[in-house]
Amino acid sequence: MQDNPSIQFDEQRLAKRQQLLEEGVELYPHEFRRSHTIDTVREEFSEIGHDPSAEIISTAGRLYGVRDHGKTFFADLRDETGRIQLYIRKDALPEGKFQNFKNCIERGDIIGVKGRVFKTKVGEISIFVDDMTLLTKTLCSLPEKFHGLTNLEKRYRQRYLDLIVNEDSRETFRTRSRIISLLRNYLTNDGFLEFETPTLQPLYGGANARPFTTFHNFLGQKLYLRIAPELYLKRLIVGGFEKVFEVAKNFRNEDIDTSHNPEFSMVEIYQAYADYHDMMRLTESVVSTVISDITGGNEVSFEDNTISYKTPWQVMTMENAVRTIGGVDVFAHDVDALRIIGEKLGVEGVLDARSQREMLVLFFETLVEDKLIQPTFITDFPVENSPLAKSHREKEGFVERFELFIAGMELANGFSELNDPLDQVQRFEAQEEKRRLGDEEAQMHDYDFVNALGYGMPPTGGVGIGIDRLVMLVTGNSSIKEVILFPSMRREQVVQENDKEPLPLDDGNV
RNA sequence: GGGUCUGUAGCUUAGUCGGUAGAGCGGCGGACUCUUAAUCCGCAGGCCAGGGGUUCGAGUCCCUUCAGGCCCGCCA
Repeated sequence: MQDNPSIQFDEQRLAKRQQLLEEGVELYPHEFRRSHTIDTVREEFSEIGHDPSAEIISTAGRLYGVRDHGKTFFADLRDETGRIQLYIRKDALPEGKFQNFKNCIERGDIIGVKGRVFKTKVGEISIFVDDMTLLTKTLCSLPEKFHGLTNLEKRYRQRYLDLIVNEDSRETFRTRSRIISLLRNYLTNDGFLEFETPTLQPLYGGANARPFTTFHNFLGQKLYLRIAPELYLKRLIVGGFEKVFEVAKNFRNEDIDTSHNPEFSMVEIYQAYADYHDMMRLTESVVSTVISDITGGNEVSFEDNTISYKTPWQVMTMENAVRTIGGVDVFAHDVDALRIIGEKLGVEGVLDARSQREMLVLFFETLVEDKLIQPTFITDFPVENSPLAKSHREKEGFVERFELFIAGMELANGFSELNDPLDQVQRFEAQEEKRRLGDEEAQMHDYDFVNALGYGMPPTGGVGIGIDRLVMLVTGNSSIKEVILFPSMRREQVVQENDKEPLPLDDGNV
């Protein structure tokens, strides 16, 4: 066991484990009944004085600080609900238990205690321990008590350890869990039904992205991990469900950085008889409700900015945003002139762009996106970039689409859903053409989906909201790795003790 | 993919011009019955991320591999 360099067990802890075993102590008992969690001890005994309570309580948790005073100890015990101090006296414990504790129980171990509650001289609510039980012997030693664990790589790879020692991190993930519950509650209270659609898909679609591929042995067929649930959720609208959503994990085979993880979470929402204006209102309402429920207000600081989520949020067409924020009136110039302007302003890709509408998107991405700090809906996108969105009812060459930007990040993307099957066929064909020209992110032609539209999908509005980014905004974390429990990391190579050569990495069977 | 910075004990880290790797916490031993980063005395713990080179001598300089952070590009 100790020859394996991947195992981080501490020799001294192993020795204590052995000593406990020899003394007949059960290292990993099966259960412990608590009369109180730590927060309920604090609530119930908030008025207790220096004399210990008559009531004997039992509670359990992990030991943190242990302060040795010879014949007494003070120790910090923590469970999910909080921290409380233990007061442990040699003369109060059953015969032998104190020595046992002193020799073999340490920081990081999980114990159960029985005792009476009192307040110490300096006024801290504590448990006067009458008996204690080892519940789990810990073999790995904890990071130090003061600086804790700060190494980012270790925090991400060993998240359990991060959660044990960093309260901030626990709080972030508690908030993440609450946000997802709030999203669900909001939508289900509003009459939406939650569904699960395939993660393994024979065709991928619903977004422009490179997929992960896998293989199903029985079907003898290549499958893709979904890049979006969109096309399946719209099939549900065709089938007659009118308000649907899915909290979906999506997979995109792309680079990793502070705002992208290869697997990420979105909530996608579709509503029959609604359009993109309705979905903007829904998005605004859902997100601002989450903000106020979590923070109790409507302002949250993020990086160097204070973001105000006070509704209504600003709405601008992309054309207008490029004109007023980027300073370029795209439709006042021809493509040649736009190339010159774009070059001068450092807009990437202008030499390849062939239309004003393509230029618009390029100018928007370079000149506007990262300036959209306060919540802003950008509307009316060129048709070429939006193969699943319905043509604009007034503007030729545009679709009824919006994206929500906050702190320069795209948080949501929605549109009036394209439901004209022939138009959809043409859009897919245009995507196919892009694929033939080498665009790996262009969408696949999904014939079953167009057949579904052939049976008739009512006018529908849809939106996807990025959950990870929402959590970043709410918790003030500027890295997506801080809000994903187990972010994607490159595998560490295991070095064999005897030859120091890295072991060959198994590629798996796919 | 490009640039840049980082990797020293379980954790947090110091290490100057290249000259025996130092501390705090944690651990172990000892003292201590109201402490809370408890305190006091003593001890152990390091192939300085891996490999190669320069040098009498490398944690330090050079090359390279691995992993990570940050910035840019692409995607949400």
